Amino acid sequence: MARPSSFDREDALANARNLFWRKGFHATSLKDIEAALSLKPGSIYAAFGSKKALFSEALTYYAHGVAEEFRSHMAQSDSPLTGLIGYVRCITHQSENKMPSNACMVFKTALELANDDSDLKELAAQQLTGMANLFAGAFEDARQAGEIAPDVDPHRAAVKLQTSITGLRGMIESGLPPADVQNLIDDIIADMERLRVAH
Amino acid sequence: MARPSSFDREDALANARNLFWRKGFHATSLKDIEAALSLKPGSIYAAFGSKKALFSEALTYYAHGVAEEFRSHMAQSDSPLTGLIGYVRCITHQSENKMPSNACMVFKTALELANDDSDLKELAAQQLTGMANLFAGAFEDARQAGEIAPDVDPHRAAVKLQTSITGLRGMIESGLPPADVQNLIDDIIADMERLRVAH
DNA sequence: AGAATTGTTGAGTGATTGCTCAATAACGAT
DNA sequence: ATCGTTATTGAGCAATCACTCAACAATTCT
Repeated sequence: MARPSSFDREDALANARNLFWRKGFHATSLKDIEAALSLKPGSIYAAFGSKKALFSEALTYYAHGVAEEFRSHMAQSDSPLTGLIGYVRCITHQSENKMPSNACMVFKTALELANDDSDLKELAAQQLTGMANLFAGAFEDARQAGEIAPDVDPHRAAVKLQTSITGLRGMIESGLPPADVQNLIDDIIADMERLRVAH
Repeated sequence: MARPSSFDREDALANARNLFWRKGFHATSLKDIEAALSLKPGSIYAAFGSKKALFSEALTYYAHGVAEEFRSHMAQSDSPLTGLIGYVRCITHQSENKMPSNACMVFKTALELANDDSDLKELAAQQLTGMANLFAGAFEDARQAGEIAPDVDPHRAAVKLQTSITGLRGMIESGLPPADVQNLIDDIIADMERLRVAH
């Protein structure tokens, strides 16, 4: 055979994701990437093809991570709606930990690249839809379980939740004071509690 | 005296605002700016100082425009809460017209430059606060007028509305289908109607 | 008309951009 | 140990980046 790779591709991808997540696509240079991945340009291009292709893989890696985290969170929740509400409540804890950014990387990408002709914006839009579908599934489960009123449209509730979360996380990233953040979370949760069927 | 400027500074600023609003800071090159303003680099630097300084002026120009539009909208409304609700409803019409972007330029900037050490991110945060204060004033007016319950916190309601609007406009920019957009707007308005004092 | 002052021009600055490639190194197979 | 294959290296590419400045043009004042 031949010489094997000396670096772990997934580690490199995680580092690229964190870098792009923090700085965005245009503000990240290849020098930045070389430093973050501890790789020379040749190796980067051999492994990923181009800056755009690397970003594309990093964004997909991010989206898969978020989806996996969401599924794991829901799996250990007592019920679908309780799980969804707990997921919103967790956003504060995430913003305390040192994440590359408080904002959602997919949402940041969609906004930054909305006017580029690159296909990255379509990838972002598609992954935004994927995440909404995950939420919609959970709302559908909540409805099947009789946790929320049967006339609640799961897709509609999902899009609203997604908009609330991306908006909230964007505001946190923009420097919204913690007290306002907490009020916002409480308001979002109150909106979700309102879906509950009377008991 | 001396030779007067041959271009209108405010026109140039409006063009710069539209360009930056559409493409963001990093993706906009000076060639783009020269083309959009029909100005040579020397004139641009004589008039504005630097790319960052021009962006700063363009962002402030944007924020003033939005504030002015909001005040004008509120002035011709029957009541504060009705005005606020009408403002939300207008977002759809704005997205039909050909704006540089459906997203809020201040919000886009806050997200794009959150990790730069430039002072542009502080300007964006500050203008985000300014807009929230405008909303808060309107909610305060609604409370004084007895339109909403006296225990409603105007600042809290303002931050929530701002988050809803920036989130909604970001989702529109990300390609959210019009039917979902309409549902989102109806949901935001329903949340606001809930503040109304029972009658 | 001439002097003084300021705006406009655009070629050109050094630095940085995303990216390439010939040389070299490191492995598995024989 | 040698060969074949593939990974790594890093100097360096053309293009573009934000920006400058000396020459020129246009205006007001005297």
